Amino acid sequence: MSNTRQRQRNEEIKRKILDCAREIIDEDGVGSLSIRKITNRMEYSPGIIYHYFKSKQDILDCIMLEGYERILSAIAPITDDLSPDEMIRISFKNYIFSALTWRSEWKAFMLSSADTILAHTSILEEKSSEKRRALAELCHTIENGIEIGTFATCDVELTAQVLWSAMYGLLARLMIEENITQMQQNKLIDRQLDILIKGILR
Amino acid sequence: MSNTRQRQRNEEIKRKILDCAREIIDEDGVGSLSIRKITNRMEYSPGIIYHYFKSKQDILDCIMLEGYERILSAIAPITDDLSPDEMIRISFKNYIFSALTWRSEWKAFMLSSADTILAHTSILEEKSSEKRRALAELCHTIENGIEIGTFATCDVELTAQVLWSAMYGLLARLMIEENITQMQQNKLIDRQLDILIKGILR
DNA sequence: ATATATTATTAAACAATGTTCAATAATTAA
DNA sequence: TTAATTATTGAACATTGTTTAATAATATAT
Repeated sequence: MSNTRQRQRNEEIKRKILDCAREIIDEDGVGSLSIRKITNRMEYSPGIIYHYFKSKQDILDCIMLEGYERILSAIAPITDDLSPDEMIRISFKNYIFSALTWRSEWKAFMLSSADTILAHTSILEEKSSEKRRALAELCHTIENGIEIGTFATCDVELTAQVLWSAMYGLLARLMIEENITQMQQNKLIDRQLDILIKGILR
Repeated sequence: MSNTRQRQRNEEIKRKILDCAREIIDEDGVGSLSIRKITNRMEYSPGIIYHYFKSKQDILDCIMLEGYERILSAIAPITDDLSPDEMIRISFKNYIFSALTWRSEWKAFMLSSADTILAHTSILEEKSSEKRRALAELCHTIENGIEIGTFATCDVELTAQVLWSAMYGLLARLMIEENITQMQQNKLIDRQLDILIKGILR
């Protein structure tokens, strides 16, 4: 497999498989994704999948990771001249709204097997580079807030992880409850951020 | 089906099915639960399941609900002469430690289909009576805290839901990360409770 | 106590699933 | 052009959830 054109075509088909799989998940949910549905849509035969992916789970893993990276990359606020508390508020809002936009990816992500979730969502063993970046930025913001006297001194890493877990809980809820009004959503998000930020003030 | 002995035997077999299913989940994980594994263990034939349950999902639903009710029923603190903030702290700790004790049920609960999670875990549409009770008690505690001036005035229902979501996020994380030390666990729990409680103080 | 109606259980079959493998077509390297 | 890789297929396998018609067991009524 040294040819470059061959390699490129290989990547194209991998992409095609992932895209078809994502389409199916979008339309009928994660639970109804099957190898044959993917290959029918591509007009290939079922066995071909295993030339490009190790297993169905492997496909799900890729979709999840891609989706998660996309969500995390949307965290950074547009303006950067913000106070630490505003920074945290806006970053998490970006995170949540971005995640809600890619709801189907996120659901696949949540509802897959425990091992996969562990590999990707774990806050300690960060496989996702975007997540490492996002968490590092959160730590940095907290440190800033401590320095200028807005936040109380604390174990920064621990605090960042706590904030992350708490927002994860809210997000999981918003994700699952599909028919919740925009207003209710905003009330929950704002109240949760109010409490968390007040909780780390000096 | 008017005979009482018949009815009782019916219940026994339903129990047996649920218990076998739970054993299998305990041993090999939710993903490897199958109708045939259940019936082999009971020395019955596969079809029999459908005399007692509507579907495999129906069995999972029952297991989840039972497990969840058990967890929630462990929330109430033993002593009741506590300040509101201590009350909240201890209740949530009970919740978390109880959930960690029944880890397998909780995982089944978390990793099942979205619809089932919605039905059971949703904070708005509470199917679980234990959950309604638990949430009502949390609201009551918050109201108490407001009355005696410990907590700031707020939308009590909204605040209760926010606290619940935040702790859910932490729990999900502790659930998934199996090899985390007891000390790390406690640090996370305590810090999260510190932040949340400080966040609702007056 | 016997006959009838209800309920419990089975065995076999179905369609769908993930996965494997030997055979074949297509493409690249020599 | 030949030899070697790589891509693709088609058929098969073992499992899965579920259904159904037939049969065994039990309860009800006469």
